[in-house]
Amino acid sequence: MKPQEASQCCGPIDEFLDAELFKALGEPTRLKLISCLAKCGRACSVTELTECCAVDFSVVSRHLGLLEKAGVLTVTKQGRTVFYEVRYKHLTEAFRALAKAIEGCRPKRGAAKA
Amino acid sequence: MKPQEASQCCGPIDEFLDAELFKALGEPTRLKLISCLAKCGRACSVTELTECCAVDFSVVSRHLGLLEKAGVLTVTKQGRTVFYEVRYKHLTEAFRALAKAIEGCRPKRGAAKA
DNA sequence: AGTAAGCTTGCACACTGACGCAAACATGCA
DNA sequence: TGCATGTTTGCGTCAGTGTGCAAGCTTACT
Repeated sequence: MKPQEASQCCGPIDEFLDAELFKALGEPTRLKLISCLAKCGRACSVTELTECCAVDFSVVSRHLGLLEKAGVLTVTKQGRTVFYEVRYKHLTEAFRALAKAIEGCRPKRGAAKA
Repeated sequence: MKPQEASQCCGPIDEFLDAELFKALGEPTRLKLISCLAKCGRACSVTELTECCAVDFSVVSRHLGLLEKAGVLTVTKQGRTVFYEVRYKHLTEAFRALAKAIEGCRPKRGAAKA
């Protein structure tokens, strides 16, 4: 199959190649925030999370908002405090599905040429 | 655990949160190239891949180089033609490992509070 | 009402990166 | 050697985005 043809047919992999998700993950400060949250294993406030990276408050707030929009975190408000938490299940399933889709594209040895 | 403490300890998840990889994947044109390559299931030349996306071939060349550097593709040269192919195994394992690491951070119900 | 804590938003700035064009480079063929 | 094919690289442009500061907003407390 030619790439031009392949690009027009929608394979199972397209569903999991989410540009927004990867873009959200492709920034060091955001990765640090995710790492912190994951290692904490609980919901954390913006103020708490600001202490773990060397940028301004407002920047952390924006990053967290973006990560929530990308489906990486969930947000809950409690009084004037905003808590963010990793969407463990969602992310785990998303990466497993992606791995499976990639694996499925891999040509098997000895397979008939389509 | 506080985020500030968590940020300083190196958990199993840090190993798999590769900013370079995610950054490479976080661009629509590059995702399209990967999708094409994966669905083709074989190595493709730069010229072939240029036909599947609406940008100049010099741009495609740069994208492919970047994806190779990020560990997404492998490159082989045959005469004056350059072939790129998806690193199926490598990517599959990377995403599975990431999924497992995230899952491992998830607090279990009824677990003792550390 | 007044004040403080927690967070978001507007603004300006610097930097990155995607892009197209043209030139250069490498290889194959006549 | 001369030319065509396939790819990379240099350069200028332009949009996007990460950042800090300051102001504004919401909630809690006195």
